[in-house]
Amino acid sequence: MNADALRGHMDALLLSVLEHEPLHGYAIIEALRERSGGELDVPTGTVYPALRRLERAGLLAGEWASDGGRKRRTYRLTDAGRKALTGERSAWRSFTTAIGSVLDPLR
Amino acid sequence: MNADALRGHMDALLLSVLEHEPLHGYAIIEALRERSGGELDVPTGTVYPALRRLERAGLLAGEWASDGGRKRRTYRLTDAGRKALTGERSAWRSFTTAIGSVLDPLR
DNA sequence: TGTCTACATATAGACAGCCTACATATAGAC
DNA sequence: GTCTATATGTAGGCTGTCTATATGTAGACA
Repeated sequence: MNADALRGHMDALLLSVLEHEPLHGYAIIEALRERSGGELDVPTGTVYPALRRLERAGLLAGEWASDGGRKRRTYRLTDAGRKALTGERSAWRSFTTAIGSVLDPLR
Repeated sequence: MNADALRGHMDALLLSVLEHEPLHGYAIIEALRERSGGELDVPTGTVYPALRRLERAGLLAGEWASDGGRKRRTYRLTDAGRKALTGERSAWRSFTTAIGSVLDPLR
């Protein structure tokens, strides 16, 4: 998976994976890997800053929790985040349609 | 169309639009707009540098031509470019499958 | 004649976000 | 006591897209 290809789609991925359950960063990375059949292996240096960015933007709400001695920051979708996810999904469809129409004009 | 979303897919678009006929930069922009139903409107400041980059990489071959007093630089796919296009198409499929599996897990 | 639009190419510099590499720490297995 | 998995985070680099600007021809139109 080329790194540049992910640009601008990270937000959609993060929002989507948090749609049905709150998760912490590490678990998000695993969820992305599992859901994509191992295709998406996003480095921590990408995910943690992105989560903070989405939190600052009001799309996610983060909260510290403890599992034994381990500290986790668990994120859940806000209402704005849920709305944004809808937009991201529709943008994804437009995007794939547009690029696809150029790459595979016969279909 | 968000600008960042295009990142890493520009090469595929340019190679693809040149697959069946050589074109010059301006015509490429129009072809992208037409093929995508107006969705893709790529600025000149993106296309011209990208074409040079692909030329330097050996995927395109450019040649100056004249139509009356107008000068055009017409690009055609090289053999390496044709090979790269195949790779870009397959990468595009992996990419959409991976992202799609996260965004629309039900399908 | 002058102006406007479409055609055509190009570059400089800004910007954003993803990456690598590194730092830190706990838990549990062995 | 060492190793691996779990867990978060930052600094700095990279690179490709964008905006803005520059330059010039051709043709329409007044």
